[in-house]
Amino acid sequence: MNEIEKQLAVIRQGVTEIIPETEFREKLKRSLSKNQPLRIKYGIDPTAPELHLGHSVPIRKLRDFQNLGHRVIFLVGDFTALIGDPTGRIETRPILSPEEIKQNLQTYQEQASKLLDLEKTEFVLNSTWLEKLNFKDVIKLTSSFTVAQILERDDFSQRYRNGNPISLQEFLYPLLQGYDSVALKSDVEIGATEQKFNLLAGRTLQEAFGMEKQVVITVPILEGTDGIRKMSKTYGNYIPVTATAGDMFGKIMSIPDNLMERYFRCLTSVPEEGIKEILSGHPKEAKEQLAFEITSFYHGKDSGRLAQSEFNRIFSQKNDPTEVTEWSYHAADKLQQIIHTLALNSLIPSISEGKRLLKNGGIKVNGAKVIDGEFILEPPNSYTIKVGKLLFLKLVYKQKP
RNA sequence: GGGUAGGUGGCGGAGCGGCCAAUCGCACCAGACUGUAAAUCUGGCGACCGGAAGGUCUUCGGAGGUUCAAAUCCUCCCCUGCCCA
Repeated sequence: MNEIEKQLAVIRQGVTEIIPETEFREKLKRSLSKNQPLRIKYGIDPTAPELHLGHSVPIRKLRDFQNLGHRVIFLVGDFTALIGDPTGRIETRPILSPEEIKQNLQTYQEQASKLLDLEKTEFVLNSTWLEKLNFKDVIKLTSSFTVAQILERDDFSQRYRNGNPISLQEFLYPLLQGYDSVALKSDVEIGATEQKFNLLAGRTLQEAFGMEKQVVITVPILEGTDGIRKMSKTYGNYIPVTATAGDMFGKIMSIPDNLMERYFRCLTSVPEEGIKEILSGHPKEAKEQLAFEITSFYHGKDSGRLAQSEFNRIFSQKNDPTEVTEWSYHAADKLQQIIHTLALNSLIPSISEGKRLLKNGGIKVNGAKVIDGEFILEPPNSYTIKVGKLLFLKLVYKQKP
């Protein structure tokens, strides 16, 4: 197998589409013969500066490109964030200050460092060039598209059919994203399948600007922990790449069984045959394996193993975790009532919520459910408390300073 | 600009003067069960006081008004869909 085919095989793995593959092959060929790395673009909306496993799918692909010697351009869409991606109309986005942007950029770099080789990664902000466009330029961009084309985009047509509003500025989003590709002279752009239209807009505009068109690579959209909707912070079904080992492990254990295969494919390097074999075994063990693989990828094998044993300790054997956070309580009026103490420390959202929890048997003190009424903390005793499924803490008496 | 239908809790969507803190579904939380924080079943799901019974406060686009009483009626305003221009 020659080098081109070898690279192609690596890139093809796990992707949905390469549009068009022939052009991609040509680009690879040229890159190899001229010893000139391809410019691989990946863009992200900085409104929620938290990368999660859903983002990791395309980013892992970027890593493949880096390993093959290509150049990765990680674009933070600070300017386009002002418009908002049309997928889901929310209220006007707050305008980020330069400081906030700078800060966000840094957090991206930190998070991306878990997945990418930062030495080989270029971080860019699209405000750099989009801010300079004048109205004439914008009109030029719009002339490359017709309303019908834009409206054809799935989420637009759906919203239009359902009688949901579409604001005019949203029409501009794909154009701006496409112009990013012009400004960056990208050879390849990677995104999830839902981004296909936006990614293709880059091709249209590059052509309009007399450039060679980028190749579009789409990767699957990862379902979130609910197993239904795509992983997203807004749906609250996401697993951040910065999650602690324990948290990450537990969240993965909570995915529905039928999602395991997908997660193995998109989020681990376990080869195809390995996945088959694991999935043919006991589902609980398969899921533990999955959780271990992913957790270890981000936290190292030792932490992965620890997370696994803690998980079994807490949820299978129903023991307390080996380490419990300590909180102090004082002897003052209502503070001695357990619910008030918890509420005061923001460990439960409200007193009403705490009472509900208590009524449902969701509060345990020293291993026993608190059944009737308020539990009174008696100084100077210490208590091991479990609130709900996940919160363990030790309340220690402390005299008021 | 004209016509018309709407704006209700995280979302979808009932209610259309008192019994509404607001049916129901999804989501979420807890308990039971289990192979897991899966699935399933049960309960809960504005805040505050109370052990409880119960009470108080703030909510149905916004501002006023009518009424003993409004998410429900009236006035003005804001926002959105659709049709026509």
